[in-house]
Amino acid sequence: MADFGASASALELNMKALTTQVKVLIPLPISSTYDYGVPPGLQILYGSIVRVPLGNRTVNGVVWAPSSKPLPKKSLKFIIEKYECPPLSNELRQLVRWVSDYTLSSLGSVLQMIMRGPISLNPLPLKTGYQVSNVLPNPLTPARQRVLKVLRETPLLELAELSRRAETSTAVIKRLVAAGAILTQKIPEGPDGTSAIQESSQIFLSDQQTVAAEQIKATLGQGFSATLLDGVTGSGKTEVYFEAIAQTLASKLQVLVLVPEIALTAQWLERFERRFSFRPIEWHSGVSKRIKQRAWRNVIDGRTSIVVGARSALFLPFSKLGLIVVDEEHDSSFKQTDGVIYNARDTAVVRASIANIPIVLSSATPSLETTVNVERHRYGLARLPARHGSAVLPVIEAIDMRTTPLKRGQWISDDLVNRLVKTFEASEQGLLFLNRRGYAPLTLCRACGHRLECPNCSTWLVEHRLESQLRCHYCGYSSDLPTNCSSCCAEDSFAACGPGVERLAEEATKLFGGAKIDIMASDTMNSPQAAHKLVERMTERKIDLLIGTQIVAKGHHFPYLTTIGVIDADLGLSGGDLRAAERTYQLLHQVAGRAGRAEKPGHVVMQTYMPEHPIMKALASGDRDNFMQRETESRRVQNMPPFGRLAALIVSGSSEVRVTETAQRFATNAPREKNIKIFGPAPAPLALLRGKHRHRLLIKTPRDVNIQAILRLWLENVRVPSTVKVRVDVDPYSFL
DNA sequence: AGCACGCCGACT
DNA sequence: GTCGGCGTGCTC
Repeated sequence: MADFGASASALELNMKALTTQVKVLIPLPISSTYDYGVPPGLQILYGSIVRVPLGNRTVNGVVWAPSSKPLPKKSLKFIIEKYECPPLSNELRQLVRWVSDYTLSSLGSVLQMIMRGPISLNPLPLKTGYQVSNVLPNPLTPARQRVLKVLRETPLLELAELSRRAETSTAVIKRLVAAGAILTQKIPEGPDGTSAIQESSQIFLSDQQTVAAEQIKATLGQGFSATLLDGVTGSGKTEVYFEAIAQTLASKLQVLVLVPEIALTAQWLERFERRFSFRPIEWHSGVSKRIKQRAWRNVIDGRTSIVVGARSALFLPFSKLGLIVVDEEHDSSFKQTDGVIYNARDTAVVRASIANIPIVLSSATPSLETTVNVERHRYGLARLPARHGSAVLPVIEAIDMRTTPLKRGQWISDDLVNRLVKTFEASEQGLLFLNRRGYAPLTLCRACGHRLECPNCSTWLVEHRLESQLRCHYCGYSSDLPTNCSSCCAEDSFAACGPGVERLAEEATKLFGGAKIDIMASDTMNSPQAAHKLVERMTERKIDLLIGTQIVAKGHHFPYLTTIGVIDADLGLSGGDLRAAERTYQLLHQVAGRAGRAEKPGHVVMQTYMPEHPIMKALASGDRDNFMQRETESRRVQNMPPFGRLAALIVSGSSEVRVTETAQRFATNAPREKNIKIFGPAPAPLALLRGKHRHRLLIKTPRDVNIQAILRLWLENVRVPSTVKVRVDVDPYSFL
């Protein structure tokens, strides 16, 4: 069962304080707690969730600490009620404190990540379960027979599950109830399917998978440890950590699996269900309110044994967490960029450490930070060097676009065209990778050179020809295509510059007339179902050529895909991003990993203007470790993370003058120690975003310096007008 | 995050 | 005169 309280000794020590007056933390952007009186007779524990008056309204809060100094009587208000809900665990409250300290956000806004949104503070309502009676329905139709058969095997099923298993509509079931052949009964929420797991004898692991699985299983129940599961694409990392999950579930502990994309959860769930015969709880922005409410409560009550979700799942109130898995740990979408700015992968390691449990980080292209942690022996390492079964790694070839220039309006080189033609002739599939949505990234007026820009952001509007719209990819602004230039009034003078996936599809259609071509981008398939359908059509070979953005790189398995063309391998390398090289390598490696996953060998063609770049060489030779070592060295000599510390101050507001003034004030009041470097202020990479002007300052310190302490002092000493917002991004990803 | 309070411009 | 815009500050 769930852990319903703090440790006994802590409880006794503060029993007195907890019966009279307590500090309550409220999930609002407030750093301090407020004191409230405890009504006589109310049993309060640390972490108890209570309703308290605040101003002229009531809000929920969490009992945080005993009260230290009594307030004057008249300002003290009393707790209104305590919810019938287990208290937030010690571990979770420690995590809130840690995240708040590390990210310099208020305690209350971190608590918000646990408490906001659809949660269930009162016990879940009873559900209706269905059961057979001794009355037989007349007529006994096949559908009715199926329902009764299912119910005899598994009594007390819920309506949805019963209709799913009996493959009939709910109307059939309701009529059976009306006829008295089925009885209904109110039943409490039960545990998920974990107890029914039968150890299947059909789990075939390769020798190296078995070794890796045993290594990870050995860390279970041994307190905190972090292990990198490093295996090439297709080596079967999931099956390996499934073994650790199986053992954790068997010891009645909860498991959290973090995945970077919600599009990946569906595929992950299928694999899980095949292995364990039940579905874990899903937690991400696409899950409905109702389901989230139930999920949250089932997690805190300890009825849910496993959750798979996006980064926000990290803040679910697990009561007996036994293992965390971070899949694709290198993925940059674990970095939260708005609200409380945190990295879910790093924070997951902290949660594991606080909970004193193991964590597994899985990737084919581990992040530099994780690699360094392995070198420092802070993380363990389990490796899967070979692909599973007979599949071999694809051949990767860089073609020098300087020696084979493209014609105007052409983006696919002749080499690549020839290779694709051969692929289609062999009834195999091709993939063109271009990390740019829409038709063209820039539209300009031929007459006056005017560029179509977003009115709210300093970005170009992207033409989406399929919807005949111009769109901003940062704020969601969209408009129809204008016919006249707003600057010089010339008519029909707009020219599309550069390719997006739509334009590439246009070119491919001209080149490969008979081929079936489809586009896969985040905007062409916005639901997990749409993604699923596209993957299915690909698997059934109803598509010859898939043209996609980075979304194709993630996790999908296409058995007949043998040729991949990377249209612009250099695309991710421009711009001042600390991790640009690392990230480009990871992305291209993942894209390449889509080819030749079954028995057919794959071939990857990278179109590049810098074939001598270490990334291209590393990809072509398959020498990841050497490349990562070079990257590590370059970070070390520059004292960049993880060898130094970095934080960004983002000053934003609608008034440009006030923003620049404030940013300047931060520069004048910057800490002046010799080992601390300040860069900026400078306009942020998107100087105007959603109508807000943004300036950035960057602070860099050695690794042994407490950067948070310095930031706190700095922030205290600069007056910020209320119209200007200052946000701190510790460990920022972009460097400009 | 809300909500009130207070200070300015615009209108029945 | 008062209605309402938003900038400012507080909530135990």
